[in-house]
Amino acid sequence: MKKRKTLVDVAAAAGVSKMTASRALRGEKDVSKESVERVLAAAREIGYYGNHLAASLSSSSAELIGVVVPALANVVFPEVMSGVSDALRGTGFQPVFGVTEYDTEKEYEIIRSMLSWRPAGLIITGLEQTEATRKLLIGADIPIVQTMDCDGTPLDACVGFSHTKAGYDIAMALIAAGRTRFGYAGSNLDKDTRGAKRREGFLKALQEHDLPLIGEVTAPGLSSIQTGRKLAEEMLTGHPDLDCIYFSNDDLAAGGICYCLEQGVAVPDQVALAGFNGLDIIEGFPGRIATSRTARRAIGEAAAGIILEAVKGNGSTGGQRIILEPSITLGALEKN
Amino acid sequence: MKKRKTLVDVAAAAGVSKMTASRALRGEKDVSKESVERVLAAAREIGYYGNHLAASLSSSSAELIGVVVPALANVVFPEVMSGVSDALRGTGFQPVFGVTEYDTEKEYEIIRSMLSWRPAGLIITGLEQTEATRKLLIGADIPIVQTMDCDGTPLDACVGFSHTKAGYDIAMALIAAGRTRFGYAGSNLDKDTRGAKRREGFLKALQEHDLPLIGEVTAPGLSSIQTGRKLAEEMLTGHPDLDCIYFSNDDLAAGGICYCLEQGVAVPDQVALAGFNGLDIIEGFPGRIATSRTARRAIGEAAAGIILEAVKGNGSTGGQRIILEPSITLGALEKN
DNA sequence: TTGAAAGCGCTAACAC
DNA sequence: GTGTTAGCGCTTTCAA
Repeated sequence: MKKRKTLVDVAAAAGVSKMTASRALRGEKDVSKESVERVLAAAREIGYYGNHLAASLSSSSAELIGVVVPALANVVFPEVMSGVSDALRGTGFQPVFGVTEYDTEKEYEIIRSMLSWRPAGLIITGLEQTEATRKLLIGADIPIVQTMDCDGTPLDACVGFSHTKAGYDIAMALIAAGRTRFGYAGSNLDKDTRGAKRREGFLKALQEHDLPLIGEVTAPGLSSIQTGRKLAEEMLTGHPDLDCIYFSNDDLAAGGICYCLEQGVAVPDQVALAGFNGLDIIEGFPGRIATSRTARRAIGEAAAGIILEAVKGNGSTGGQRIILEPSITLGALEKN
Repeated sequence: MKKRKTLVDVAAAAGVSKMTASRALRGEKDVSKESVERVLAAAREIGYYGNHLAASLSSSSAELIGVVVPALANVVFPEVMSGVSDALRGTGFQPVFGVTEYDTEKEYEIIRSMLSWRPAGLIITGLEQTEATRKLLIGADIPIVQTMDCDGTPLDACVGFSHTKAGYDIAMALIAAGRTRFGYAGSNLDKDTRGAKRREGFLKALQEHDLPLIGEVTAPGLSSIQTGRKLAEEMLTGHPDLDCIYFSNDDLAAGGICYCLEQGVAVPDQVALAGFNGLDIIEGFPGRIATSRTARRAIGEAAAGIILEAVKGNGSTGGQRIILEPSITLGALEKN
């Protein structure tokens, strides 16, 4: 098994020319049934599996779709990736994933690296990229879909929703449910621009109701249960009079629940907790939190759909914008 | 921005030959400082970013490492992927991920497709592949690391642990903690061979202690909180006299906790719950479960490390076997 | 230190 | 229907 089998080997084994083998393997018409059979049999026989590098180079387009997400630690992004995978299944296109860790420099490098594989399209997270990255993307001249966020001007197509509105909406819902003494707990806000937008929207709603933000605690680094627990502790120690804490996402909120359960803080009777994303694992836990359930899987599917459409069509997404708003649930705060 | 920039464009802009540009860009020695500077400047100027397809085809080896996992829905696999990503950072190698959905046919197709990109190495999950897949892998003649599992004979290198032993060990720990009336709840057992192995090990320990398995409930399809809840309900309705339920993983166990909390079943006083994986999100919840905490991130890192070592060395992994055993925690059952 | 020629394995565009 | 001729954009090899 030294040398890799090539098309020439298949052709030789099938007794046809390289070209006929190529056509047969790709299922082109205008190849005699007999040739097709012989080629396919020969390929199977010698264990041939093609070389995408050569094929893509030759046809100057790879059947790859690049998908760039900020993190894998947050369940949301693997779910977006799943959505993309599902939508791509059976199309011949393969997703290639990259992780930026919320670092714009790394994002630039990853996108650059992906482009050098000549993908048919790119799905990236969020609307905020550095100027250099934008240039790269525009110059690539392939369909690009920005996901998750719709607060701003997309480079090309986009699928997502307004985080500002999401923050605003849940604040309104919490206020409508009778909460008035709010605290905000967030992490990674310098890098997580979408989390920052939700905070903005949240504060705007409070302002409109002349409600003060009583406490605010933040932590650097990625969100996690541990961080959420610490933030909850800090918040409730400093401001025991709160009746609602808004966490920048459900991971943090989950930590908040843990803390409250441990300390015997009644949720939501004494203090309501609100998060963002609608993680499966949190629904159904005691002292259910309020949250905005995002349609991340559907977002991934829609993004892949746009790219496929563009690739099969005239190569343009037409600057489509698909809004998939999160749905708010108030958890145990729900009046029924 | 019509035509993509090529090496020739860079060379022209820098006033050198294609070859000198190529060498400068790749940081080869024996290129004059002056040439290097001019080429780099030219490349930046015209926004050049290379073509991996051509480079890899030409050098007949791509700086890609394929990573095949069964699912993204289970947090464990994204964590393995993270580990791989981390280990690969800055090495010039890029991970390419594929998802099989626990389907061996799909696994074959994905591996085939990956191989056709001529990756430098492959990281795949588990030791069970179809004969066709094994042939493909062996014929590929690149370093291959099988992860997560070590119960059996690896094709090449492997990183993981024995699931049989993991099931056995936690059973022993639960027995030592005084539990005697066991039930088993699993899902996806026909496809999740590792889950099936844990069950085996678990039953073996019971047998050794002459303890019967009092109840067993199973469900098809991927594990989820919902499924776990249903299984718990089914189990406790049918066998209210159990004092311990072993779930095939923590996702299911989490559903079990939800059910018990809702129904007022005391965990672990009335019935202890045990799972597998050691998910962050579960630790710290009330009625903490027992679990085997797997080192999946480290597994990903180690797997990538083996590949890198092989690629930089003589191309062989030397059939390394790295065992990273899970650590058992009994949660609230812990005697302190 | 640099350059010219010859591919890598495939497919597009033409012949036949 | 099938084969031939050129490349795709790089890197390897060898010569200068």
